[in-house]
Amino acid sequence: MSLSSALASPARPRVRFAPSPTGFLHVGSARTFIFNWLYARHNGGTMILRLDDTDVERNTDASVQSIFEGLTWLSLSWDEDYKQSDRGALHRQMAETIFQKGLAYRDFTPAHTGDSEKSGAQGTWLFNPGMRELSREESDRHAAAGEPFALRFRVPREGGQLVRFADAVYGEQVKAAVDIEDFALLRSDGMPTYHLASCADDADLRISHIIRGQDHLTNTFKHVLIFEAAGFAPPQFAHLPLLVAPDGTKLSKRRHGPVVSVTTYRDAGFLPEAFINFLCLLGWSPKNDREQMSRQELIDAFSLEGINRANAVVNFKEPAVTPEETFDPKAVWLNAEHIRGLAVADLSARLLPVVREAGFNVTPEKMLRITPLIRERIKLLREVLTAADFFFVDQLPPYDPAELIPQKGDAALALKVLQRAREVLANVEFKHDPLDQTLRVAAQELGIKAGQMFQPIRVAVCGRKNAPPLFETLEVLGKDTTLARIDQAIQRVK
RNA sequence: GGCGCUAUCGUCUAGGGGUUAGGACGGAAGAUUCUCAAUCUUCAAACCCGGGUUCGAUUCCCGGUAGCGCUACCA
Repeated sequence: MSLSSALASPARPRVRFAPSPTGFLHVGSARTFIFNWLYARHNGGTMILRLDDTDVERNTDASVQSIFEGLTWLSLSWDEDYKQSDRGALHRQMAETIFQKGLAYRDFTPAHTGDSEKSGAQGTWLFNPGMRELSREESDRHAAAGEPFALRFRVPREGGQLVRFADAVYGEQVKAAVDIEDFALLRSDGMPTYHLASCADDADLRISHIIRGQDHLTNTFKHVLIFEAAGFAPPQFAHLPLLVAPDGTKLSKRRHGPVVSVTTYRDAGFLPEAFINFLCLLGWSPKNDREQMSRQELIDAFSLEGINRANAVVNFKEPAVTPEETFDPKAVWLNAEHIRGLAVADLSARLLPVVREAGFNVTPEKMLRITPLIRERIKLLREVLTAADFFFVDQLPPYDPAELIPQKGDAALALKVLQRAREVLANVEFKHDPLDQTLRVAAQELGIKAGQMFQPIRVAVCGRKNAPPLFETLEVLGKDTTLARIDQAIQRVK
């Protein structure tokens, strides 16, 4: 098969995402799902979710939950789903086929316990001595006697045979068969290994394209061997560069903490579409300098040709001190871009649950009025809690009265400003233009700059110096709250 | 150790035998608004090293180095 034919996409590709439910859904897995999904949706194909749960020891229900939870949050859909543990018969049948062809043999060597002494040291382990050559009769006798065995693939050792496949991302791949060990197909408890189960299912489900992490690139030679031994044409392969931490190592929960978990992004206030957008830019490029893209734009632009070969760093700070540093700055920026691109009503609806979960009572109507004031001031949904806190509380948390003092002023000026503001605001309609006009006039009358007038009021009503524009803020806050807070500020400055 | 893969600003990337090596994030400076954001302008910042091929390599080839992956009866 030539590379160009591998790159040609069939009319209706069938792709799959096949996680092993042994941990939380992490960002690398999510990206793999997304690339498969994009490929399927772009080409009008079928997206399959398959739980590769052949490792009964390590599987957990919590992990399955985590996978669904993450995919649900991202609104990523699939068309068919399967569980490998339901398909054991199929796996064993394929093993049997390969065994009957003499392409696999029983290995009665006890399973290795603990350390990998055969890997770390020197040389490559290829097979356990004596087992490959066992005659069929002898092998049958041992098996009949009830001796446990693993079934191993009999990798061709003579004739300088080469195993090859075309990878849509990494190009033509060739490896000498003699460099491939006699990997296991069946464990001694009869359970299929990942390699066997994966190939059996991929063949049975008629997967056309296997799009997965590059950590499987070398394994693919084994898979090609399995497909061919079982009489199937291997599907087409596309391996994805890995997502790595700033230290260059593969992302892992143990080493890198919660930043690798999809739910961490959700809980911090990422928009699912922004998170997907970010993940797509890691190891793939539309090659036209586009960065901010919607789901549909990604589907339209996606192609296997745009995938890179080098690992991509998720640029979070290793010892993250602030929430900002927890994430790749580009992800945060992209999120802010998507937030700004949302219609006010949409953003407001997404902000509401965040605010309510934090324990504040806000009506959808009020949230709708607050939203435009903070839309350009938050990068993550969660920041609504710090950006708009003063809208939600009855009583402002304590602040330093010194903050009330305007630029080039003193406490006396602050007091003067607040008292004057209190007077004029009592008699004005709480709408942008009248407020603007009234306060500017008041500043003029006091002989101070507008900024000097606004700052004490801002601190009085917001409890801090940095806040959304003043008139809009007052409008939403309303006259009663505004006057009450100014009164309190007057008390504090005295 | 063996085998495989990879190498452009700090990060994500575009590009490609002759380019001022482009964009974005982040950083710095400035403009601007009532503060903060947003926005705009400007600046700093990269082709891993060594050989070859060539009139000319960052680009093609080889070697080195480094990183990553696989080397389990894990996936």
